[in-house]
Amino acid sequence: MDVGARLQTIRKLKGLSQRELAKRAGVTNSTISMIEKNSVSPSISSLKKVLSGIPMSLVEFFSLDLADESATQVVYKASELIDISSGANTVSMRLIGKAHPSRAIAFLDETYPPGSDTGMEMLAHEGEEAGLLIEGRLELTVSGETYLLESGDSYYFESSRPHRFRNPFDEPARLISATTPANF
Amino acid sequence: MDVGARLQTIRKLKGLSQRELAKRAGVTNSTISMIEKNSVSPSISSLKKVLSGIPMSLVEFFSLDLADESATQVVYKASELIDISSGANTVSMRLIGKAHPSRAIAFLDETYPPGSDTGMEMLAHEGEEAGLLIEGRLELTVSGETYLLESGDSYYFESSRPHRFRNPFDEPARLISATTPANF
DNA sequence: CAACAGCGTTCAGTATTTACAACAGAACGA
DNA sequence: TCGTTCTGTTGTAAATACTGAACGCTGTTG
Repeated sequence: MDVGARLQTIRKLKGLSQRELAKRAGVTNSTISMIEKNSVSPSISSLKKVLSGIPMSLVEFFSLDLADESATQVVYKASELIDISSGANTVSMRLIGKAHPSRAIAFLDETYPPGSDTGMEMLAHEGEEAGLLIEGRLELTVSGETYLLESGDSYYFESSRPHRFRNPFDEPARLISATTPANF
Repeated sequence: MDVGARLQTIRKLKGLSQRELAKRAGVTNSTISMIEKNSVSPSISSLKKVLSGIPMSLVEFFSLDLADESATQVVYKASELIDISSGANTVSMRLIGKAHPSRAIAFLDETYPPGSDTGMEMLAHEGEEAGLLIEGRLELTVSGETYLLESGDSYYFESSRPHRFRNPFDEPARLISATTPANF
């Protein structure tokens, strides 16, 4: 993440000079200069102060997508899905909509072989997620509670709640899931 | 925005001590301590380094909603899904996560019997949607282009593009879909 | 051609943040 | 009780970020 370039792009988008922004933000122009040239890594408080002159929140600043638009591909054949498995564990996670620049949904076709596990340490991230089990059986733990999912069962919870998926059975499980916002 | 309290909450949620997190992140425990006590305002680079030990992105960190984890229903048996079919046509649409107060995702298990259709007039609403065909074949039209989906195929597009689903075949089609924001 | 006003950059000094190491308190077992 | 090991806090020295005042550059105006 290039903080400097990001700030400069936003500043110019707003039609502000370094000095103008500095004045509004209550910092010096040299601070802006050095941040934009990445010759310093600003403190949270000073970046916040700088952004207040735009104005813009830290969330906005970091989540702003400066990429281009227009993904045209709509349909993805089964073979076109890209595998985003973490390598280490054996869970297969295939992402739908690879051509989409900034997706709002991470829509996955996941396969949990017997014995697979998303890991001891609980996952916890922003957003919400839902899923539906197509084949096999799967064990889901959310906030300490453990559930058994069978074919056709589904789930929905806030991603911030610590969670974990595990397949302790001897048949593979196939799960279709959606997470928003997308973390891939 | 209380950066310190936020970091501490996340760290404890992950079950890490200051020293453990410090070790993973490649910083010292005192750094963590002072950040959490708000006796310093960390630089972007050091906060990023700290978060890498969790791991968590800056976006996630700042946008994380630390609100309550109200113990709502997590798992829904196949029989618990609620049918939100529009009555008129024969497409069956079953919603996952009915107990969820204000959902971000509309996650549906849809069945298109032979001859069914979402309607002549194109659907078009805000947001994005994705889906994966589990069984059968289905015809999808987006922005005038018509695609044939077969079992295992998927799609992803902006909901604002006019779209229509149709099953002109003589076997039912089963589709798992996700739309955000939720329109139900 | 000055003189000026704007731009962004750079340098030296000051203020802040970070690392390292020591510290006090709590929990556990010998 | 003592020793060990964990927890988080804190003092001091080194590293880094920030300020204020330069600088060189460009375009405009008299």
